[in-house]
Amino acid sequence: MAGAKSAPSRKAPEERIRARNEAKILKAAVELFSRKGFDGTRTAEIAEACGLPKANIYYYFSTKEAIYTTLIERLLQGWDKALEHITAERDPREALSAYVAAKLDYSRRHVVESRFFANEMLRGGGFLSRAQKRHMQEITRERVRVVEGWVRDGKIVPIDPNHFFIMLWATTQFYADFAEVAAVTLEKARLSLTDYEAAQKTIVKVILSGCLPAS
Amino acid sequence: MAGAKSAPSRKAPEERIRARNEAKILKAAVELFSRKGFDGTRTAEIAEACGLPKANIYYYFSTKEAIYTTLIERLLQGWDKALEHITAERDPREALSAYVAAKLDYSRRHVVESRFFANEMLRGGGFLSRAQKRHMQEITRERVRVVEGWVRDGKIVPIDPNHFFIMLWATTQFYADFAEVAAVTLEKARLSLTDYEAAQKTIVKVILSGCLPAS
DNA sequence: GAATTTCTTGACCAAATCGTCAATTTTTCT
DNA sequence: AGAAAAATTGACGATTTGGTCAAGAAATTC
Repeated sequence: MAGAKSAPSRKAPEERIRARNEAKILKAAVELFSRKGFDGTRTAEIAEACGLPKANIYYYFSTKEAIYTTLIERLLQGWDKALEHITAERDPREALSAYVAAKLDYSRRHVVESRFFANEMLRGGGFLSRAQKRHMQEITRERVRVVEGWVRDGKIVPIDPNHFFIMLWATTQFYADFAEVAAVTLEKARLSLTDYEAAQKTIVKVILSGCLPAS
Repeated sequence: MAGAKSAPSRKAPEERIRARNEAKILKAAVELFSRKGFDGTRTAEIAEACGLPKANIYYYFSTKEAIYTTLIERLLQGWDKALEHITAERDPREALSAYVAAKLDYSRRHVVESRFFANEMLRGGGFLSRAQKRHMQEITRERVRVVEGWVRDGKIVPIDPNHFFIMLWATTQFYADFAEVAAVTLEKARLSLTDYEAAQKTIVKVILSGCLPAS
């Protein structure tokens, strides 16, 4: 009973409890923040939602704002994952299809995180640091260059790459941020996987015919 | 001095002060709600913003929620104005261009109202009455039928009209709701009229080539 | 197994928040 | 002008909120 499994279980002994509880807190917090925003969320609610006494939360995070900014920091990393599909080598048709698919998939499976960011953006991104804003800017600029390259090579129709990206971003993001509106539009109680697939098909079709040169 | 102008100036004497103050309050409130949401907005802030003592606000509105729902009621009327451009008689090319133009124009000139709604939607539309939801649904359904007609007549490519509308809505709405993100993307301090014009051009181009049959 | 560090938690506090009220002023009506 | 109605407002109160603290319980180290 002893010995055999002692090695893996003692992997990070000095930080195990801390890591587990911080994760609990952040998970409960992102859900509440995403629905009710920073001001609308009470620390007591977070406590109740993660099953820890409120005072314990303040042992791990000094303020409510600290929880919020920690979330921004962590989620910013996954924010631009889908953009990785947009590369210069790839054919626009493939790259754009893959991007839309990945973004919609993320929207479907990470509704909470998507909404958390939408909430922050609606408020003007006041909690974002200058460095974080610059980071977002650079990521975008990089991919804008890819699209510019496609235009130069005649692979897609001449188009403003910035507004083109906004179109893609806005459309795919919508399904996470405003799922209820989408559901009302589609006259359903909630969105199903089928709806996401139909969305993907429609978006890809319009976007591709919209930017590929006439064959 | 008397007589000549007495008729028009006494048009609604019993409601003049009330109307003026209610308007003041609602104007200040929509601005605050749009930025900070329902919970994030304090009634004292509204009071300060409209230059009325807080107690006076409670003379006109019984609760904070009453202010909020009054705003929803009033703004819902202008919500779907742009959709009027989508009619069966009109050519899709014209109708869609006009819609995008009108929607972007509204986004630019009514940032506050757009954001107010976005905020409400992000929260799942909990303050919307069932009747209001149904209203939105019916408005949409009407226009979806128009698009279905276009498809049937071969005027546009076969496409899911619901997701097509979501694409249009999401894209144009984005410029109001997430103006800061758009500004960061475009590497500007704030959006100018020129940016909106470029957006319109790009969106119309992609959407039209995306749904019109190959000529 | 004792010492030390980390973690837990109920009780508490000052500030803020929504909403009330009663006294007063202004406007309207006759 | 005088009465009645509508509007204004400072002061106040109950409750909620973010955050603190100190004392004790677990876990870790030596």
